[in-house]
Amino acid sequence: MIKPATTVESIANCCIAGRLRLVNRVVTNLYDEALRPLGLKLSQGNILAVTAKFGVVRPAEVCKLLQLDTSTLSRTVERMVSNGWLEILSDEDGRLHPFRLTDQGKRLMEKAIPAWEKAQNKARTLV
Amino acid sequence: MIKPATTVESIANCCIAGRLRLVNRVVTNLYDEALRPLGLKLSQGNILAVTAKFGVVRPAEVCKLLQLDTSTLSRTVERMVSNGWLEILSDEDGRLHPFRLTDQGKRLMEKAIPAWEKAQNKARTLV
DNA sequence: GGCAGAAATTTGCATATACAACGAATCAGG
DNA sequence: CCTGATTCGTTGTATATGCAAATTTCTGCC
Repeated sequence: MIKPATTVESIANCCIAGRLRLVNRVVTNLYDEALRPLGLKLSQGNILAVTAKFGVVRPAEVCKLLQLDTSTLSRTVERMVSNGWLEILSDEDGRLHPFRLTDQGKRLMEKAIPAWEKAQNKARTLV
Repeated sequence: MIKPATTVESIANCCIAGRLRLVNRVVTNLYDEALRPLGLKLSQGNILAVTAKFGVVRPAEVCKLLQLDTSTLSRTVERMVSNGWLEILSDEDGRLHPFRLTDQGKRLMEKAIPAWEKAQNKARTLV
């Protein structure tokens, strides 16, 4: 059994992560473009959608779901609160900072649906 | 023909870009972990490999190949030059800033191969 | 009650990413 | 030669991402 040598070429051409990142850039840009008129980026849109789905969520829960580092989520939520889309709730357990959509956040979610559909259809033709 | 309503749930669950980004985070972290002992991150490793493959490359060429914004590449190359892995060449056409691996960059590329293989094999079990 | 350890989140820091605007160099017509 | 358009790259600004360390709050044990 001949083991194929790992060459620089094979890394340049066959790296799973490299390809994934490339496709990720292309597809993310597609959605970001569609969402731009709403002032929303895909990364925040995903958090918006997950929050809308569950109603009230805890950071750790969202991080688990989206496989996001907690520090990343922390700062994105901060921005979304600044934008008036999310609001932090208080909890018996003082360690927890659950949050949910504001009314403005809900309206944004609704407005985002057609843009998302357009991007999703474009993405289907690529992926 | 019944058109399924686009709901918040479907966005949370079926967004191609959302899934892609999630997988991208997981897989990128896998490679970054494997490359960490070398002080190399996957994003820079991809540029290293492409440069190694072609010998001498122009920024615009690499951006086209990797679907990267030129401003992103510009700053990453800057860091890699600081690290002693890349060197900028001069060109007749003064607009061009082609670059290539330094000797240190070549040695890094060789050292990265086993780490990359390990990550690639792990990724295969996931993807 | 008080203290060690665990859990949830935030902060400090560095890199990755893209858009918009800018600057530099070349090229195409005249 | 000029000059306007084009091409190439860098800079300004903002968000995304993750690791490591700090912070806050809770839990369990004595």
